Amino acid sequence: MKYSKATNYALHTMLYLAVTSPKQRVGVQPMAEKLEVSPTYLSKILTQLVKAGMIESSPGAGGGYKLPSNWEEISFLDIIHAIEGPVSMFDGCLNHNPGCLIQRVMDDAEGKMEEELKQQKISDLAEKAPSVL
Amino acid sequence: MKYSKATNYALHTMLYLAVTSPKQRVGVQPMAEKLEVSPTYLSKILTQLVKAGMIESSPGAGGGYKLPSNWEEISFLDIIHAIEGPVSMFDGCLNHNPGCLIQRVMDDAEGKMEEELKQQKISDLAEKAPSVL
DNA sequence: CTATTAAGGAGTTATAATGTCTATAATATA
DNA sequence: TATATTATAGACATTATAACTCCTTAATAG
Repeated sequence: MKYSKATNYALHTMLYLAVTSPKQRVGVQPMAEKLEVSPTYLSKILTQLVKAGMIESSPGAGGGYKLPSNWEEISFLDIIHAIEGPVSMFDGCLNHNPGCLIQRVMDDAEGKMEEELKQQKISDLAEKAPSVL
Repeated sequence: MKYSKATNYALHTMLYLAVTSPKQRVGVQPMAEKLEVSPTYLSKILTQLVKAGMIESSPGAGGGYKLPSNWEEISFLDIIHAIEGPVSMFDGCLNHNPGCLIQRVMDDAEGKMEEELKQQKISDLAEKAPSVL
């Protein structure tokens, strides 16, 4: 019951981009250095973010990653879903019981958390603490 | 980012005890059958619940498990913590930064979920649907 | 004393997360 | 056009954790 490191890296990368260069492109290396991860591994995570529309990429010399035009709307929940997938944290319906009350309680609780994560935008954080990653 | 099966079994066991026998003792076998788990594995989980004070046990013939006197106060959160431990879902403080804003957001969101899970008591569920497990 | 039941330890298996290596594709610049 | 640079992709290796089994020990009722 823990969020993966990949999610952690994804969130930090998004904040990095929001702080340092909302418009300019950045390659993997500087970010991997900052986060102390191998560039190849971070690359995998960034590709996932691209596919989910969280960032945009361009190959070749002078290429790299940048935030999309709607970046100020991107929430924590968006990023987390991009990495962890949209699945429920709890699939506990034993006995093949579709109306499982335990499942309902767990889903409700997860909903509360997601509500909060949806309201928290990366852009807010970037404003609040430009220097802190 | 998923709750373990162990947590799933623990919740169902607690509900089982709350529904079928708030006072009478029950052995592992009937519960393991109902949940379609091996008795030995369920036994491990039950031992964890005993140590956390969620249930009481007595060995020997006629022994088994039963709910404690304060069972109506036991919440989902109590049970989950008994199995998953009390640790945070997110430890994302890279760069050894103690004031990490991402960590704060994640902790806040987790707090919302825990708030909900703390309010949900097993006893409520037992009343609502005595027959459904 | 014996049957019954929980507790504990050590180990195995399965699955997922984490990370690496290599090759390929696309782009800018000289 | 040629070359350097950068992202993408697939296969693979490693590690960590969950899930589960087996065997032994301890406690209790009858």
